[in-house]
Formats: sequence, C-alpha cells, structure tokens
Amino acid sequence: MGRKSDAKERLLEAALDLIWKRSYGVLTIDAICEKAGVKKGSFYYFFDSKSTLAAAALHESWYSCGKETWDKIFSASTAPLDRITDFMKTVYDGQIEVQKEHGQVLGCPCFSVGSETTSEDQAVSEKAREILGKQLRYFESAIRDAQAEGSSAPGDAAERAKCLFSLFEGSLAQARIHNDLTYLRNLPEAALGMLRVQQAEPVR
Amino acid sequence: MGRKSDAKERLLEAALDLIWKRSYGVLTIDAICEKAGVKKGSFYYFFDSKSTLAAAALHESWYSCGKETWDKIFSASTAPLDRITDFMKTVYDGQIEVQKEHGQVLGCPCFSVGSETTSEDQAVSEKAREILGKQLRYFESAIRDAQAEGSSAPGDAAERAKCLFSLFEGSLAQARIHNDLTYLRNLPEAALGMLRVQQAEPVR
DNA sequence: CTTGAAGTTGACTAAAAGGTAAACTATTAA
DNA sequence: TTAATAGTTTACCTTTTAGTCAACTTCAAG
Repeated sequence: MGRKSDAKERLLEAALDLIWKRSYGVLTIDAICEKAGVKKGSFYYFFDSKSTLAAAALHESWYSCGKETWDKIFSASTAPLDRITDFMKTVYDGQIEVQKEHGQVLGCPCFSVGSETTSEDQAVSEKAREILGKQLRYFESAIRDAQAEGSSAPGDAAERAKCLFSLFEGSLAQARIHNDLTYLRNLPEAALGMLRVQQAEPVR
Repeated sequence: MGRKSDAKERLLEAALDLIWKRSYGVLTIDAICEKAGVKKGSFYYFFDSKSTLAAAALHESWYSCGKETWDKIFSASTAPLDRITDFMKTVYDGQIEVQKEHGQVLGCPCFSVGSETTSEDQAVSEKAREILGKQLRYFESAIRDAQAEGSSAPGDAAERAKCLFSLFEGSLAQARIHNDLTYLRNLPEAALGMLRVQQAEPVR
C-alpha cells in the first residue's frame, strides 16, 4: 500500500559513492541529496542523520555485494593459499578498473571511514569495525586451513591474520594516497611470503 | 619591530592535535581558533585557509619533531635490522602512551590525513605524501644496508620498503580503528619475518 | 615620545548547513 | 470511490561557518 520509491536506495548508493571518492567528514546532507536526486525532506523521511545513512550504506554495500565476492574467493574448495593470492589479485584488478574509471585509486571505504570516524561518529565507526572484523575472519580461516595442510607455518592464526590484513589494508591505503597501483601489484607474493615462513623469534 | 606573538605556533599545534584526534574534514576554523585561544581575525592574519594551516602543521610536526626521532632510530651506527625493530618498538611504546593519555590509539596523522584528503585537498594531501615519502626512505636505506651485510634477503629494496611501510601503516591504522594495541605488539617480529626471508616467486 | 610595523579584537556579512512541517501526490485495499 | 498509507515537495527557520574590516594595542627604533 502507499506510494513506491527507490529514493532510499539512491540515497544509500550516493552516500557510499561520495564517502568512497571524497571522505565522510566532508560530506553534507545537501550534497548527498543532490547526487541522489532526492529532496532533503525525503532524506529525513528515510534517515534521521548523515551518520545513520552512512552506517546503512556501509552495511548495504557489504551484505548486498561485498560478502558475495569474498565468499566466492574464499571458497573452501579452493586451496587455502590460493584463496589468499586470488583475493589479492582480484583486489589489484579491481583497483585498476577503479583508477581507469575515476582517475584515482580509491581503496577500501570501510578502512578509510573507519580510521576517519574513530571515536567521532559511533554508528559509522562501529559499522566499519563490524565489516572489517568479518573480513578478517576470511583470512583467519584460510590461514588455519593452510596450516592444517602444512602449506603455512604454524603459529597463532588470528595473530597472523591480523598481520596479513594490516599489510593488505595498508597497501590499499598507500595506493590511494599516492594514486599508485604498484603498492598492490606484488601483494599476492608478499602475502605468500608472510605466510609460508616460520614466524621470527620475539626480538630481545 | 612590532608586537610579538606565539599565536601562529598555537594555531599550528591546535590544528595538528585536532587533526590527529578527530580528522581533517570535520575540522572547522572556529574549532581550531577556540582550541588555540586565538580569534578568527588573527587566524586570517597568519593563514589564508584551513588547508594552508593544516599543511603547515604537518610540515612543522615533521621538521621540528618527527624527523629528529627518525634520524636517531635509523642511525647508521645501529645494525640495519635493529633500526627497524627499534623503530617498531618505539612506535608501539609511543602509542601505549597515547592511549593512556587520550583514551584512544591515534596512529599516524600523515597517513590518516593523506588517505582522507586524496584528490580533495591539494595542499594537505601533497604535504602528507611528501612526509610519508621521506619516511619510506628510512626503511629503504635500512633494508639496503641489511642486504649489503647479508642480514636481509636480496630483492628490490624500494619495493620491499614499500611493503614493509604498508604493513607498518596498516597496523597503526588498524590499531586506531579498533583502539587495540595488539595490532602493534608483534610488529617488530613481523617486520623481521618480512625482511629476513627470501621473497616468494611471483604467483602464476 | 612619536611613528610605523606587527599583531589583536569584535562586530559584521553572506552563504551554507542542518532540520522541520504542512500541503501535496501516488498507490492500493476495501 | 474513498480512505489510509507511503512517499514527495516546497518553503521556511535556525545555527554554524567562512571570511572581511576598521579600530585598537603593543613594541621598539629613531
């Protein structure tokens, strides 16, 4: 019953796009509305703040798109280390496309926004952390599987996943900062190097 | 001749502090002025925009503080790999203090701001890139020295430095996002692991 | 002790931003 | 066909922000 509309979806999409290309803090509700082709009255019909919208946009982006991609690449039917190298290559190829289309490497919105909104915007930073936490699990699980089959050195899988994830997100962010894809090109090898190897002894 | 003042320094300090704790995009000139205890008229006496001030603040922070620390840790009189592990430990200890003082791991302002202002604020993002580029050189040089004495596996030192730097900055950013120091605790070992080891073969 | 350079202040404007509400429109179930 | 529901629009208000300016203060050199 009632009128139907895709304004909500347009707002979510516009918000995600602007957050990704620009940043969260610099965004205004007016800008989002303009991009989405929606009047401010309608914005407040669907959301009660920029924060709510942004959190919803991150959520949507993961559950209606990102998750599926990760599930496919991290399929248990793929060899554990291949999951990881496939993933890195996919990200690299993806950012090549992004750069072609937007003239800029844009990196990972959750990571950028997560870092930007720490202790500044509860809803958004919590959502970013939630998604990053889920992504970390894929790494963790692949590492455990690799260890089980002996293709990765033993050691706390959760720790190692964090480390690999930091390398990955750090590289993506550098690629964004310098608009330079070379930060991503050898991620597959770097990831392998990190995993295949015996963990170093604690220093001192 | 004329009146003397430290308002400019107070503005630089306030700006850096707010950028670090909050973020660049969310900052207003009014907020900076309030924190610095300076009236807006004086702000515009010294700077002509938020962008100019922020770039100057990053510049100052590096040349009047950061550089010295890096020079000391990356001294050529220290064994190459020790420079790197010492550095990682220093960062870890530093962020412990930061968390104690501010209740939050704050990470690296250049990296956060660099990622936030890409293609959004020329002056600031350029300054962030400049400083990050200088920092990368310390890694690069230490890696080259380590290779020369045989304590690190051979391979393109610039590439390896980028990789290590990504791991480092990625870990710092994760620590900020999750307000969790465990992302930094084993950085010294992780860094060693990355360097000591033969680089993996290119995948496929 | 005056003059000019250096810095400060407060009051102001204009624009942008957040936010509200009432009237309006489209859809559909009864 | 009408009434309720879902969504849209416009006009409006308030607050915040960027940015300007002329009057004022402080300092030190001549």
